[in-house]
Amino acid sequence: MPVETMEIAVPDCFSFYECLSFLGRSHLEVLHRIENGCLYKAWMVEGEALLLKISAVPPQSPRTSQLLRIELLVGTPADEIRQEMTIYLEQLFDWKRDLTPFYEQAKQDEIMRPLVERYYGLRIVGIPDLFEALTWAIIGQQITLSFAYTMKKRFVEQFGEKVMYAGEAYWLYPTFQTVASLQVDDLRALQFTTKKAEYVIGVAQKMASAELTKEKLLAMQEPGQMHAALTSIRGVGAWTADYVMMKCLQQASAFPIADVGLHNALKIQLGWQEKPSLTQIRQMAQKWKGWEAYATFYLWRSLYDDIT
DNA sequence: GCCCAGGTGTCTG
DNA sequence: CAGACACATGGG
Repeated sequence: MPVETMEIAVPDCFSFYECLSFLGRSHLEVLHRIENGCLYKAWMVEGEALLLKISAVPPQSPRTSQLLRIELLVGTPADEIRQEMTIYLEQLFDWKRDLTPFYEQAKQDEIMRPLVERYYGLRIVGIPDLFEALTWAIIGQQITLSFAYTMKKRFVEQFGEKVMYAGEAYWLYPTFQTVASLQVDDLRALQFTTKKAEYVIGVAQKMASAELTKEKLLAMQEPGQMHAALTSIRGVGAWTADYVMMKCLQQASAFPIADVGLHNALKIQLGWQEKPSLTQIRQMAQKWKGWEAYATFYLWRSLYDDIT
Protein backbone atom coordinates (compact mmCIF):
# COMPACT_ATOMS: atom_id res chain seq x y z
CA MET A 1 0.00 0.00 0.00
CA PRO A 2 1.50 3.31 -1.07
CA VAL A 3 2.27 5.78 1.64
CA GLU A 4 0.78 9.23 1.31
CA THR A 5 3.47 11.88 1.46
CA MET A 6 3.08 15.60 1.54
CA GLU A 7 5.53 18.40 1.97
CA ILE A 8 4.61 21.65 3.60
CA ALA A 9 6.47 24.90 3.86
CA VAL A 10 7.31 26.05 7.35
CA PRO A 11 7.84 29.66 8.40
CA ASP A 12 11.21 31.32 8.62
CA CYS A 13 12.84 31.08 11.95
CA PHE A 14 11.64 27.59 12.70
CA SER A 15 13.99 24.81 13.74
CA PHE A 16 12.49 21.35 13.53
CA TYR A 17 15.68 20.05 15.13
CA GLU A 18 15.27 22.29 18.19
CA CYS A 19 11.66 21.24 18.62
CA LEU A 20 12.73 17.59 18.38
CA SER A 21 15.25 18.17 21.15
CA PHE A 22 12.45 19.34 23.39
CA LEU A 23 10.20 16.46 22.38
CA GLY A 24 12.99 14.03 23.18
CA ARG A 25 13.38 15.22 26.75
CA SER A 26 11.99 12.09 28.40
CA HIS A 27 12.64 8.48 27.57
CA LEU A 28 9.38 7.63 29.29
CA GLU A 29 7.29 9.59 26.79
CA VAL A 30 4.62 7.34 25.23
CA LEU A 31 2.86 9.79 22.92
CA HIS A 32 5.55 9.96 20.28
CA ARG A 33 8.76 8.31 19.16
CA ILE A 34 11.86 9.96 17.75
CA GLU A 35 14.16 7.97 15.49
CA ASN A 36 16.88 9.16 13.13
CA GLY A 37 15.66 12.72 13.22
CA CYS A 38 12.09 11.70 12.45
CA LEU A 39 9.07 12.21 14.65
CA TYR A 40 6.44 9.45 14.75
CA LYS A 41 3.13 10.43 16.22
CA ALA A 42 -0.29 8.85 16.33
CA TRP A 43 -3.06 11.32 15.73
CA MET A 44 -6.85 11.12 15.79
CA VAL A 45 -8.92 13.02 13.26
CA GLU A 46 -12.64 12.62 12.77
CA GLY A 47 -12.66 9.32 14.60
CA GLU A 48 -9.87 7.81 12.55
CA ALA A 49 -6.56 6.89 14.16
CA LEU A 50 -3.60 7.80 11.97
CA LEU A 51 0.14 7.55 12.23
CA LEU A 52 2.33 10.40 11.03
CA LYS A 53 6.03 10.41 10.29
CA ILE A 54 7.43 13.91 10.23
CA SER A 55 10.91 14.84 9.05
CA ALA A 56 12.78 17.85 7.74
CA VAL A 57 13.53 18.00 4.01
CA PRO A 58 17.13 19.08 3.43
CA PRO A 59 17.12 22.41 1.56
CA GLN A 60 17.99 22.21 -2.15
CA SER A 61 19.47 25.67 -2.03
CA PRO A 62 19.61 28.46 0.54
CA ARG A 63 16.84 30.25 -1.31
CA THR A 64 14.28 27.48 -1.16
CA SER A 65 11.93 27.74 1.74
CA GLN A 66 12.27 25.19 4.45
CA LEU A 67 10.08 22.12 4.04
CA LEU A 68 8.72 19.47 6.34
CA ARG A 69 7.83 16.04 4.97
CA ILE A 70 4.77 14.36 6.39
CA GLU A 71 4.18 10.71 5.66
CA LEU A 72 0.91 9.05 6.50
CA LEU A 73 2.06 5.61 7.61
CA VAL A 74 -1.38 4.51 8.78
CA GLY A 75 -4.66 6.02 7.61
CA THR A 76 -6.60 6.86 4.53
CA PRO A 77 -5.39 9.93 2.67
CA ALA A 78 -8.09 12.50 2.10
CA ASP A 79 -8.29 16.22 1.50
CA GLU A 80 -9.86 16.86 4.90
CA ILE A 81 -6.95 15.09 6.53
CA ARG A 82 -4.43 17.30 4.76
CA GLN A 83 -6.28 20.39 5.94
CA GLU A 84 -6.69 19.21 9.50
CA MET A 85 -3.08 18.14 9.57
CA THR A 86 -1.86 21.58 8.62
CA ILE A 87 -3.93 23.11 11.40
CA TYR A 88 -2.64 20.52 13.82
CA LEU A 89 1.00 21.15 12.93
CA GLU A 90 0.50 24.91 13.13
CA GLN A 91 -0.61 24.43 16.71
CA LEU A 92 1.97 21.80 17.55
CA PHE A 93 4.83 24.07 16.46
CA ASP A 94 3.22 27.49 16.90
CA TRP A 95 3.95 28.34 13.27
CA LYS A 96 1.66 31.33 12.99
CA ARG A 97 3.66 33.42 15.40
CA ASP A 98 6.26 35.92 14.27
CA LEU A 99 9.16 35.52 16.67
CA THR A 100 10.98 38.65 15.55
CA PRO A 101 9.71 40.85 18.41
CA PHE A 102 10.71 38.23 20.95
CA TYR A 103 14.21 37.98 19.55
CA GLU A 104 14.57 41.76 19.39
CA GLN A 105 13.47 42.06 22.98
CA ALA A 106 15.78 39.22 24.03
CA LYS A 107 18.82 41.12 22.80
CA GLN A 108 18.23 43.57 25.63
CA ASP A 109 18.11 40.88 28.28
CA GLU A 110 21.16 39.16 29.76
CA ILE A 111 19.22 36.02 30.59
CA MET A 112 17.44 35.51 27.26
CA ARG A 113 20.21 36.62 24.91
CA PRO A 114 22.34 33.46 25.13
CA LEU A 115 19.28 31.22 25.07
CA VAL A 116 17.76 32.62 21.89
CA GLU A 117 21.14 32.29 20.21
CA ARG A 118 21.58 28.71 21.34
CA TYR A 119 18.03 27.58 20.53
CA TYR A 120 17.32 29.81 17.56
CA GLY A 121 14.14 28.69 15.82
CA LEU A 122 12.74 26.84 18.81
CA ARG A 123 9.02 27.36 19.08
CA ILE A 124 6.68 26.42 21.89
CA VAL A 125 5.85 22.78 21.31
CA GLY A 126 2.16 22.70 22.04
CA ILE A 127 -0.43 20.26 23.26
CA PRO A 128 -3.32 21.07 20.91
CA ASP A 129 -5.76 18.78 22.71
CA LEU A 130 -7.29 20.66 25.66
CA PHE A 131 -8.09 17.51 27.62
CA GLU A 132 -4.54 16.30 27.32
CA ALA A 133 -3.04 19.67 28.22
CA LEU A 134 -5.20 20.07 31.32
CA THR A 135 -4.91 16.55 32.66
CA TRP A 136 -1.22 16.19 31.87
CA ALA A 137 -0.65 19.35 33.89
CA ILE A 138 -2.75 18.00 36.74
CA ILE A 139 -0.87 14.71 36.69
CA GLY A 140 2.43 16.60 36.87
CA GLN A 141 1.50 18.72 39.87
CA GLN A 142 3.82 18.39 42.86
CA ILE A 143 5.68 15.27 41.72
CA THR A 144 8.91 14.71 39.84
CA LEU A 145 8.66 14.79 36.07
CA SER A 146 9.86 11.22 35.78
CA PHE A 147 7.12 9.99 38.09
CA ALA A 148 4.63 12.10 36.14
CA TYR A 149 5.74 10.41 32.92
CA THR A 150 5.40 7.00 34.55
CA MET A 151 1.84 7.81 35.61
CA LYS A 152 1.01 9.17 32.17
CA LYS A 153 2.35 6.01 30.55
CA ARG A 154 0.13 3.84 32.72
CA PHE A 155 -2.86 6.11 32.09
CA VAL A 156 -2.34 6.13 28.32
CA GLU A 157 -1.68 2.41 28.01
CA GLN A 158 -4.70 1.58 30.14
CA PHE A 159 -7.28 3.96 28.68
CA GLY A 160 -5.89 5.15 25.35
CA GLU A 161 -6.08 3.68 21.87
CA LYS A 162 -3.09 2.52 19.95
CA VAL A 163 -2.07 2.37 16.32
CA MET A 164 0.11 -0.58 15.34
CA TYR A 165 2.82 -0.17 12.73
CA ALA A 166 5.76 -2.46 11.95
CA GLY A 167 5.22 -4.31 15.20
CA GLU A 168 5.32 -1.17 17.35
CA ALA A 169 2.46 0.45 19.27
CA TYR A 170 1.85 4.19 18.86
CA TRP A 171 -0.43 5.52 21.55
CA LEU A 172 -3.16 8.10 21.56
CA TYR A 173 -4.03 10.02 24.71
CA PRO A 174 -7.27 8.81 26.33
CA THR A 175 -10.35 10.78 25.31
CA PHE A 176 -12.47 12.76 27.74
CA GLN A 177 -15.42 10.59 26.73
CA THR A 178 -13.63 7.52 28.05
CA VAL A 179 -12.30 9.14 31.20
CA ALA A 180 -15.61 10.79 32.07
CA SER A 181 -17.09 7.41 32.94
CA LEU A 182 -14.18 6.18 35.09
CA GLN A 183 -14.28 5.81 38.86
CA VAL A 184 -11.70 7.29 41.22
CA ASP A 185 -10.45 3.80 42.04
CA ASP A 186 -9.67 3.12 38.37
CA LEU A 187 -7.07 5.87 38.55
CA ARG A 188 -5.98 5.17 42.13
CA ALA A 189 -4.84 1.82 40.78
CA LEU A 190 -2.35 3.74 38.62
CA GLN A 191 -1.06 5.57 41.73
CA PHE A 192 -3.04 8.72 41.18
CA THR A 193 -3.88 10.34 44.49
CA THR A 194 -7.56 10.47 45.29
CA LYS A 195 -7.56 14.19 44.59
CA LYS A 196 -5.80 13.87 41.24
CA ALA A 197 -8.17 11.13 40.19
CA GLU A 198 -11.13 13.36 41.09
CA TYR A 199 -9.67 16.32 39.23
CA VAL A 200 -8.92 14.36 36.06
CA ILE A 201 -12.34 12.73 35.97
CA GLY A 202 -13.94 16.08 36.78
CA VAL A 203 -12.25 17.74 33.82
CA ALA A 204 -13.35 14.87 31.59
CA GLN A 205 -16.95 15.27 32.74
CA LYS A 206 -16.94 19.03 32.20
CA MET A 207 -15.70 18.42 28.66
CA ALA A 208 -18.10 15.56 28.02
CA SER A 209 -20.99 17.87 28.88
CA ALA A 210 -19.43 20.58 26.67
CA GLU A 211 -19.46 22.96 29.61
CA LEU A 212 -15.73 23.19 29.00
CA THR A 213 -14.41 23.44 25.44
CA LYS A 214 -11.31 24.84 23.80
CA GLU A 215 -13.49 26.97 21.53
CA LYS A 216 -15.19 28.68 24.46
CA LEU A 217 -11.86 29.46 26.08
CA LEU A 218 -10.41 30.80 22.84
CA ALA A 219 -13.47 32.97 22.30
CA MET A 220 -12.66 34.92 25.46
CA GLN A 221 -11.10 38.26 24.66
CA GLU A 222 -9.16 38.91 27.83
CA PRO A 223 -6.37 36.58 28.95
CA GLY A 224 -7.53 37.28 32.49
CA GLN A 225 -10.97 35.95 31.66
CA MET A 226 -9.46 32.78 30.23
CA HIS A 227 -7.30 32.39 33.32
CA ALA A 228 -10.30 32.84 35.62
CA ALA A 229 -12.37 30.34 33.65
CA LEU A 230 -9.59 27.78 33.98
CA THR A 231 -8.94 28.30 37.69
CA SER A 232 -12.64 27.87 38.40
CA ILE A 233 -12.10 24.19 37.56
CA ARG A 234 -11.30 22.02 40.58
CA GLY A 235 -7.65 21.00 40.51
CA VAL A 236 -6.66 23.91 38.29
CA GLY A 237 -4.73 26.61 40.08
CA ALA A 238 -2.73 29.51 38.70
CA TRP A 239 0.17 27.35 37.56
CA THR A 240 -2.00 24.89 35.64
CA ALA A 241 -4.05 27.68 34.06
CA ASP A 242 -0.91 29.39 32.78
CA TYR A 243 0.57 26.10 31.63
CA VAL A 244 -2.53 25.33 29.58
CA MET A 245 -2.73 28.86 28.19
CA MET A 246 0.87 28.51 27.11
CA LYS A 247 0.84 24.97 25.70
CA CYS A 248 -2.69 24.68 24.34
CA LEU A 249 -4.29 28.11 23.97
CA GLN A 250 -1.18 29.74 22.47
CA GLN A 251 -1.07 32.73 24.78
CA ALA A 252 2.46 34.10 24.49
CA SER A 253 2.08 36.15 27.66
CA ALA A 254 1.00 33.24 29.87
CA PHE A 255 3.50 32.87 32.67
CA PRO A 256 3.58 29.90 35.07
CA ILE A 257 5.69 31.86 37.52
CA ALA A 258 5.46 29.29 40.31
CA ASP A 259 6.98 26.58 38.12
CA VAL A 260 9.84 24.70 39.77
CA GLY A 261 11.49 23.99 36.44
CA LEU A 262 11.52 27.69 35.66
CA HIS A 263 13.10 28.40 39.05
CA ASN A 264 15.80 25.79 38.55
CA ALA A 265 16.57 26.97 35.03
CA LEU A 266 16.94 30.56 36.24
CA LYS A 267 19.19 29.50 39.09
CA ILE A 268 21.47 27.67 36.64
CA GLN A 269 21.46 30.45 34.04
CA LEU A 270 22.27 33.04 36.69
CA GLY A 271 24.90 30.86 38.32
CA TRP A 272 23.26 31.38 41.69
CA GLN A 273 23.44 29.09 44.70
CA GLU A 274 19.78 29.58 45.49
CA LYS A 275 16.67 29.71 43.40
CA PRO A 276 15.38 33.24 42.78
CA SER A 277 12.39 34.44 44.78
CA LEU A 278 9.07 35.21 43.14
CA THR A 279 9.76 38.91 43.61
CA GLN A 280 13.10 38.57 41.85
CA ILE A 281 11.50 36.61 39.01
CA ARG A 282 8.84 39.26 38.55
CA GLN A 283 11.65 41.78 38.29
CA MET A 284 13.47 39.75 35.62
CA ALA A 285 10.24 39.15 33.73
CA GLN A 286 9.86 42.88 33.17
CA LYS A 287 12.07 42.32 30.13
CA TRP A 288 9.89 39.50 28.80
CA LYS A 289 6.64 41.46 28.62
CA GLY A 290 4.23 39.87 26.17
CA TRP A 291 6.59 36.92 25.67
CA GLU A 292 6.63 35.34 29.12
CA ALA A 293 5.54 31.97 27.75
CA TYR A 294 8.43 31.96 25.27
CA ALA A 295 10.93 33.02 27.91
CA THR A 296 9.69 30.19 30.13
CA PHE A 297 9.86 27.69 27.29
CA TYR A 298 13.42 28.63 26.36
CA LEU A 299 14.39 28.32 30.02
CA TRP A 300 12.78 24.88 30.18
CA ARG A 301 14.69 23.91 27.07
CA SER A 302 17.94 24.88 28.80
CA LEU A 303 17.32 22.16 31.37
CA TYR A 304 17.63 19.45 28.72
CA ASP A 305 20.98 20.38 27.23
CA ASP A 306 22.56 17.17 28.43
CA ILE A 307 20.03 15.08 26.50
CA THR A 308 20.79 14.38 22.84
C1' DG B 1 14.89 9.56 57.77
C1' DC B 2 14.46 13.98 55.40
C1' DC B 3 13.65 16.94 51.57
C1' DC B 4 12.12 18.09 47.22
C1' DA B 5 9.18 17.30 43.04
C1' DG B 6 6.43 21.10 36.30
C1' DG B 7 0.75 22.55 43.03
C1' DT B 8 -3.96 22.89 44.80
C1' DG B 9 -7.65 23.12 48.16
C1' DT B 10 -8.80 24.15 52.67
C1' DC B 11 -8.47 26.13 57.01
C1' DT B 12 -6.97 29.83 60.21
C1' DG B 13 -5.98 34.39 62.11
C1' DC C 1 -5.07 38.34 52.31
C1' DA C 2 -0.80 35.64 53.93
C1' DG C 3 0.65 31.38 56.03
C1' DA C 4 0.33 26.54 57.38
C1' DC C 5 -0.87 22.02 56.23
C1' DA C 6 -2.61 17.70 53.98
C1' DC C 7 -2.31 15.19 49.96
C1' DA C 8 0.75 10.56 48.46
C1' DT C 9 4.69 8.77 46.16
C1' DG C 10 9.44 8.26 44.10
C1' DG C 11 14.25 9.43 44.12
C1' DG C 12 18.54 11.60 45.86
